Amino acid sequence: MSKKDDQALQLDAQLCFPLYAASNLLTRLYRPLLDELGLTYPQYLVMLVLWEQAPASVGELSQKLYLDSGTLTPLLKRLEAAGLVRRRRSAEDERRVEVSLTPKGLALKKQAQDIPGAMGCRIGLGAEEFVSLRSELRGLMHLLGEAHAKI
Amino acid sequence: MSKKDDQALQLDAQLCFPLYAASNLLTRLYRPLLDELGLTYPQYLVMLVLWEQAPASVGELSQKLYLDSGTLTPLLKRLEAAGLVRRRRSAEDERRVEVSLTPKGLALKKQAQDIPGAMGCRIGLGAEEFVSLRSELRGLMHLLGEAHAKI
DNA sequence: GCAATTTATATTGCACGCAATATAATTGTG
DNA sequence: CACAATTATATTGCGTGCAATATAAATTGC
Repeated sequence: MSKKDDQALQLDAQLCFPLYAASNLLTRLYRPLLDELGLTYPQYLVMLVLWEQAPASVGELSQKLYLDSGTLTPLLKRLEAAGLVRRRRSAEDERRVEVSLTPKGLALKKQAQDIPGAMGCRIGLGAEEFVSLRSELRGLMHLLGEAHAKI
Repeated sequence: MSKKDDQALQLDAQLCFPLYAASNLLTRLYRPLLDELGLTYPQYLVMLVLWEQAPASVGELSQKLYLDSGTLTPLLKRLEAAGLVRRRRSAEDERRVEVSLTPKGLALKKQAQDIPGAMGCRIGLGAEEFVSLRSELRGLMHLLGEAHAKI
């Protein structure tokens, strides 16, 4: 096993690890703010989608958030139990489940308004780095989508 | 609620989401390769650390990987059950648990040699973008560490 | 028009991640 | 040296993520 081989397996040589660790840390940083809304981080993502476009089917949520029904179904049931969303079978296609906002779910948007700003402030990332990093991550997402399709 | 407020809550405006989604997708992409080694992705990260520096205490692993004992303890027990690592209380400080590699755990490093290259190939990210993105993510990690310390 | 296939969601099982708490060993303080 | 405070790890509980499988509705092929 040469030195070069060793280097490839070093934690610091990986791209995956800072991605994984930053994602975990960022989610942790959201928690105190989201606790006030009674949401977890993935629940917050679902609400972001619904605040933009409700109703949405489970499949639409799945496609936008890259999560499958095994994750979304129980998550949506918890949002429903919290009184934030409704779930009902589509009339046209009985396979589909349409998720819509309750008045309480819509009202929660007001409480969420300050979260992006507060998080941006807490992180302290400059506007340019913010846009640049987001852009690079979108590029990576595109490549990962292609790579995943090849399997 | 103004249009500008709405925009701040759009999924596409977030930095957190592509980070979260890319991390999930990348972990999913690792799975078929790691399955051959019988490792999950976080178990792979632990092995990366140990292949560089064994033995390591739970606390050292925790610090390097940004994971707490609630995650590491059961994970290490599974690695131990798989015969890849040993766990034993430190002689000098009985609070600490030293994690070391078994011969089987060390031998697994050979099988892992090709993983970084194979993943790089699958993703198809250019060397420059790879280094650039990794560098930006490290910068973000630094900021997130500071932000987390302030809470 | 009906059987085979495809599609949409649900269920099951397992391994995280992490907050909160518990336990035990060490260190600091008088 | 006793004893409070700190430190290292373990445990508990809950909510993901996701592969594998199940179920039921819609679509396709003949």
